[in-house]
Amino acid sequence: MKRLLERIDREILATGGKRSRSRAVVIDRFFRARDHVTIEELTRSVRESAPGIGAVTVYRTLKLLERLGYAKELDFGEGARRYESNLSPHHDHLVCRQCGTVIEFEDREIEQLQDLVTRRHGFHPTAHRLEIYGFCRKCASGTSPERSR
Amino acid sequence: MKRLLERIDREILATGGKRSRSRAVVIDRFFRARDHVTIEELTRSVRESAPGIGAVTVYRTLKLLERLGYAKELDFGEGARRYESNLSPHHDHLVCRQCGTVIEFEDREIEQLQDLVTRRHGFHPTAHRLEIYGFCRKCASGTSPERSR
DNA sequence: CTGATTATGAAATTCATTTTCATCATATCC
DNA sequence: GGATATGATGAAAATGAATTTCATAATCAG
Ligand SMILES: [Zn+2]
Ligand SMILES: [Zn+2]
Ligand SMILES: [Zn+2]
Ligand SMILES: [Zn+2]
Repeated sequence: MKRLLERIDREILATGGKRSRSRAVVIDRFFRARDHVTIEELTRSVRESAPGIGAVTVYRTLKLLERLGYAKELDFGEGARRYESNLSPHHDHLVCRQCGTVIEFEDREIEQLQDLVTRRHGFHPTAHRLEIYGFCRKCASGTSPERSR
Repeated sequence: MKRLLERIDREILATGGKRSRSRAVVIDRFFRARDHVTIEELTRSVRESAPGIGAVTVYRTLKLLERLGYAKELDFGEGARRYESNLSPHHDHLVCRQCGTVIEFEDREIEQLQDLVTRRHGFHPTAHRLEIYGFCRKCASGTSPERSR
């Protein structure tokens, strides 16, 4: 973790940026946070340790992390974006419309079929998004319709 | 086409709505438009035959069509939504980041594997979105980097 | 027709995100 | 260590798509 932050700082310096205390807090909190956080959630978390930090800095820092390849932008159609760390391997998402739970999955076969599709159309893929919306086991069973966010 | 509009009007009446000239124009233009239109594009088209119609009515009419199951909302991450007719069978999209071209595809195998994934997690799917972003054949070849929208 | 209710357009509002700008912090050079 | 240049910050303003409000117009049932 410390090592990661140092590495990121080095990359920022290498690209003409400067270190900053605020940014360090945001980055630290981001990697410790549960995945798929909104800016608003992350800002709340950041302010627990550094109340002065503004949401704008959180926005900017996540854009920066995305540019460097450490964060990924998500959009589950909720109106606000979410971000997740890009350190773990690629995966797609099951999103529960009742309780908001997000289940990650990875399916080699689906990915391969996607490659086939693009090849068939002479299309050069750079990214894709696959999200399945519905109801998680708990919410579908109707026994405990939770609402976590 | 005429038949379709009449059918929609009947459904609107059945659910306590009223017919309206403006809405008829919007619906007609929507089904004649190329697929994956933005509200802005559709509004421009609508105004060719009825200059007085406001964008708000286009927004409202598409929400209505979506509620009735005749339209589908899309989001290719451009900031503005797009809509497509829901009369054709389900398909997913290849989206060119250079020229904006959208290629539709349908892959039974991928759909089946998605079902498998959800079943494996006890998840009850109601919808999904699969979009592959990249460069279409033309743009990837570098010979004619077009920009259509 | 009459009255009741829905639809409309313009303007106002909302809300996430981005931009602006004056100020602060950090790196670099002496 | 200090001076200087430049990046980073936060508050406020701006942006832009989408929604809501509200007075007015259109449509429907009786
Ligand atoms: Zn759930
Ligand atoms: Zn994830
Ligand atoms: Zn293209
Ligand atoms: Zn389509």
